[in-house]
Amino acid sequence: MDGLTEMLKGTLEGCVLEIIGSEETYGYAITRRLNELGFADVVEGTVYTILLRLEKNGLVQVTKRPSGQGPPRKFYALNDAGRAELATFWAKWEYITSRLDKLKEGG
Amino acid sequence: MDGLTEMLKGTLEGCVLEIIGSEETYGYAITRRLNELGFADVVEGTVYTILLRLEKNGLVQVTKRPSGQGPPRKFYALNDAGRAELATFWAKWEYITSRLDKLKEGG
DNA sequence: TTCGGTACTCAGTGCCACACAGTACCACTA
DNA sequence: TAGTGGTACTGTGTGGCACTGAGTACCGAA
Repeated sequence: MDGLTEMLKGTLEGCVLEIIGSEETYGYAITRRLNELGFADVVEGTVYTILLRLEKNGLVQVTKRPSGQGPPRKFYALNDAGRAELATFWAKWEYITSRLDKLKEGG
Repeated sequence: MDGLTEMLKGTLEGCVLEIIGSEETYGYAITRRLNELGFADVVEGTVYTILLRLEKNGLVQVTKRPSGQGPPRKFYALNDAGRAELATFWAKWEYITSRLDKLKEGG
């Protein structure tokens, strides 16, 4: 699926939050996970900018660990602010989807 | 609901396409319709920039008609390209929502 | 020793919603 | 007849976000 970029604005960050929330993980693995999920065109660069933003905004706790197969990995876990942000994200998502459903059905 | 801006990127244009597709209408009325639907914070300026973009991209047919209660209205109707774009929008929307559902349920 | 996979960084681009100020037409009213 | 408020469109500028692309670096296997 092409041309999703604009529609992913704000959403992709939520996806990353959700992935981190379900398991402490790192950028490269998050990218693979997103690709697996069907966000096939998402590349490392995109995910890393999101991760740096999350870190800057104080939503995650970061731990650096050696990798064994490459440079050290930066593992990300949600802190309280991150969990709150994730909840807000899903609330917004539900809000928007409900409006869109209504619109689609001629409401 | 606050802070929806980023998540509306790309989506709001689709909403406008859908509204125009269901009935030939004009900017001011589209804004009211969006407000009614729950997009409470969407203002005229936002809708007009979308309409100008749709026009520029050749997705709509525009007809100017006197109003009786203010300046003349610019009525918008979808042309073939617009209908195709609308179909594409809903396809993308469905694609993204299905991925998000999958993610949410731990898929 | 070169290649490919793993792993992160950073500067820059383009698009979109949105803010904000302006123009203009009309009806009502004091 | 000046003022107010609702209707209706235009245009410039801003900020945020996904994305690009080039760079750095580590490792194992061919």
